[in-house]
Amino acid sequence: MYNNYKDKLIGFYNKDRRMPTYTEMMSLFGFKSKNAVSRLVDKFIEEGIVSKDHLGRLVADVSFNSIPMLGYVKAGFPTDVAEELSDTINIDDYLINKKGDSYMLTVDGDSMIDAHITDGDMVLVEKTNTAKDGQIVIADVDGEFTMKYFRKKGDKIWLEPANKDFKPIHPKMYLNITAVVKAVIRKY
Amino acid sequence: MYNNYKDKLIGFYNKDRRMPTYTEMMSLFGFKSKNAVSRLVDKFIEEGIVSKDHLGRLVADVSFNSIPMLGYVKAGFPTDVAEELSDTINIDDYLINKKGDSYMLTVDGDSMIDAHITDGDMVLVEKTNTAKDGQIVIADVDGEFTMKYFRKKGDKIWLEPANKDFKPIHPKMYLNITAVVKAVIRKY
DNA sequence: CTTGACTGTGAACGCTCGTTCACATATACT
DNA sequence: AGTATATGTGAACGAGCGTTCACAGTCAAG
Repeated sequence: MYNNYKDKLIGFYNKDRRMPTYTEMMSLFGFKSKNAVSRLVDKFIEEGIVSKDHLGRLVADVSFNSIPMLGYVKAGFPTDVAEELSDTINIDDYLINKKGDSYMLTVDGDSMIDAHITDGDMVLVEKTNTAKDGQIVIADVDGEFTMKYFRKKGDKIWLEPANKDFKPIHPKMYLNITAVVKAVIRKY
Repeated sequence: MYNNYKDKLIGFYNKDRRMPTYTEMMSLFGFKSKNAVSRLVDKFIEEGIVSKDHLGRLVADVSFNSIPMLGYVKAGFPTDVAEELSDTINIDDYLINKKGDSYMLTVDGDSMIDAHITDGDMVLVEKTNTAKDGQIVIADVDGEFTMKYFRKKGDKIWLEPANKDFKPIHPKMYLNITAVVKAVIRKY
């Protein structure tokens, strides 16, 4: 019914990264009165598409930043996506826990190929000095940075590649963990 | 110098997903006058941290939604990240081209394992009816949905798994492309 | 046709916005 | 000490905000 208006609203939001004012919505929707906008906004609020904060300003619903989650590949695409939506997610929110400590790195080399991280992939890492046995980490071993599995048995720590052509790395001097890998992102 | 203020500003933005008003910034920064805020905002604008739109409203710089890109793993972490930043990216913008036609699917099975897409990975797909030879697609073959390499030689089209345990799929009745895989996302 | 529910117009209102004064205080330089 | 610069306070201002009137046109139900 009002999907046309909603699309225009989302379009504005994606372009300007903020909600429009009522005056802006007048021209956006083609109204000549702010009251028409006001009534439309009330409908949006009822439907949960938008809400208002304590200042009366419009706040975009999470769906403005999200993309639909459709379940498993085998299930395929529902004929009417809108009716089948199991969920929507915001990729940023989904991946990033600690905003200030998150960084992206490009993977160089195939030493983690058996973990299905290939040359050129992007990894999202979170800065930290500690890791658990089995986590994939970025570490500084004797002055060289590398990405490997972190291994810890008792008080012995070392790094292990996920590629049988490479050998485990036992630190000669030191092994400092710089970050742990939280996600892998590959773009085609 | 003003990084403390900047952090608070970014904190507010991440929480409320909008820029604060000058009055809100007064309590946010601990000022008792809007003029102090006004002068601070002018500095922010000079530094390019924020800008103003045609209504005088504050607009967040792209960096508010972005996370730092640090180059290659081997380069490791610069001691002072702020000075070494080659770039920042917004994961959403980086991955998503057509907002309305993008969906997330969870991968089921290991038929694309040799393309380093494993069971449980998430794939970001874009709806389309056409694909080029070699692209990874979601397709409906004779009534069953699957994710495979799309192959096309001349006017012959079929699907190929990236797993030697599986055989190519030649359609008996039809092969309809539903979407192409644009990115793979794996979260640890 | 009459009635009532919608939907849009146009104008008015109070409120908060961002801006801009004059003035006070602190810090640094001569 | 004296002066300039930076930084904060407090008050005032016009402008645009979101809200809310009264009123006109449209459409479906009775």
